[in-house]
Amino acid sequence: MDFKLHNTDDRSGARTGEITTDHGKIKTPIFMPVGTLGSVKGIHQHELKEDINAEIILGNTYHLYLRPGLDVLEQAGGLHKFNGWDRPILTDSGGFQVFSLAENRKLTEEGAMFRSHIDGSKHMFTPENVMDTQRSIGADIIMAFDECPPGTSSYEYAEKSLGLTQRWLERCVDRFDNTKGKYGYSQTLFPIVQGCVYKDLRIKAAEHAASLNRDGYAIGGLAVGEPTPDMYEMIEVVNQVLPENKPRYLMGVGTPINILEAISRGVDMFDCVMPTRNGRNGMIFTSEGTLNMRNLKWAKDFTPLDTNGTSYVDSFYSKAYVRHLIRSNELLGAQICSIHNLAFYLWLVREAREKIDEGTFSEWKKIMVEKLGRRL
RNA sequence: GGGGAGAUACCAAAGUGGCCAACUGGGGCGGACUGUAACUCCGCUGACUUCGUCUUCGUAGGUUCGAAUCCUGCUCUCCCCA
Repeated sequence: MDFKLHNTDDRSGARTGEITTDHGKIKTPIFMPVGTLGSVKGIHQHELKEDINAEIILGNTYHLYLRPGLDVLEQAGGLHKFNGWDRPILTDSGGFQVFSLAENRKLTEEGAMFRSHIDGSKHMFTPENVMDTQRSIGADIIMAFDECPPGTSSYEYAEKSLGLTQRWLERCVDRFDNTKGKYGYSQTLFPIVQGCVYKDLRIKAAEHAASLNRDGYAIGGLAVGEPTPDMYEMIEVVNQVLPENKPRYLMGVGTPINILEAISRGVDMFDCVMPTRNGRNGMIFTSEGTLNMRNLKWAKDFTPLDTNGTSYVDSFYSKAYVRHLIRSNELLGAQICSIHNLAFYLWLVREAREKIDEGTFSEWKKIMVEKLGRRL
């Protein structure tokens, strides 16, 4: 994997760049749709390419390991072949499941023992076997196995947790560097910087990660219950330490506003379930603010879903029709809103790139943040 | 014509003397959702001058300290037999 930094904004930390992988290039800043189980929920691969313009999507190690399982993925020739997505893929390691499925796992120095949420069977995830699993899945960018502690963790716990994450990271690097990709193209490993909302822990974590000299770095453990200003501060702190010439990936974030704020603090990559999950639940994001498509006020609004939207669903379907679909629990409603939201997120980062290159990012961001916060 | 069952809030459906302004679904309205156990979850849903008051359980009376619940008349609905 290669990263070229293009332009940096004078008045903020925002920058544009380009990542090159064996499955193609990615312009940064970028938003990556989440496809946990090898599918971006409700979205065809051709829609991801043609309507949404996704350049890279995510998969999840924990979920893909449980279903369909590594034997299937290996026989398929890796996830790209299995799901027909020939552009880059990034897999999360299962570290987030350490957080989200906390009730179903036990942490030890060795790793995390998960009780499957599907059938209750036990599965030990270690830094080593998570690397192996991600080799089998075959993502272009794979993530270190970490503990994602809650945003409300005490300093004491955060420090202890970070220690574990750092030891795991070294084991991940070790294993990764001593194994090879299974399908003939190269993979790269991103460390994840933890440390909750504690500045000194974040700095320590970022320095440690940077010392491992990888192709890119992730900031994890944010948007998990801590106040938003704390999140922004941690991003700043970490990005002051991480090398400038490597991409920075803010994991799991976020709202359109979060993304602009993070871009202005030097983040290059994002992923979040929000556009798809909220879309399925009838909420859409637009450049003028958010809309709850269930609301009565759209019942007889036959204007296009989003006149400023860039995808075909925006001009083809009316608000009234989408409201009807969502309220009637029609699958098409969830699909339309998901396509719209993803297309909007990709538009947002595309626009941000343009503004950064033009040198007008800061002014544009200010106006956008105000508009994005509105509720229509 | 004979026999039987039943009428509860927008719908369905509990409740069969006080803990009932009335369980539970659905529907309606609103909200939440941030490396996806999520087409999910959470509120509200008789009225009002809302830590209280008023009017409700087909309808008109009655019994009782007290009735959606018991009794009588009426109206309507459904089922079975002819």
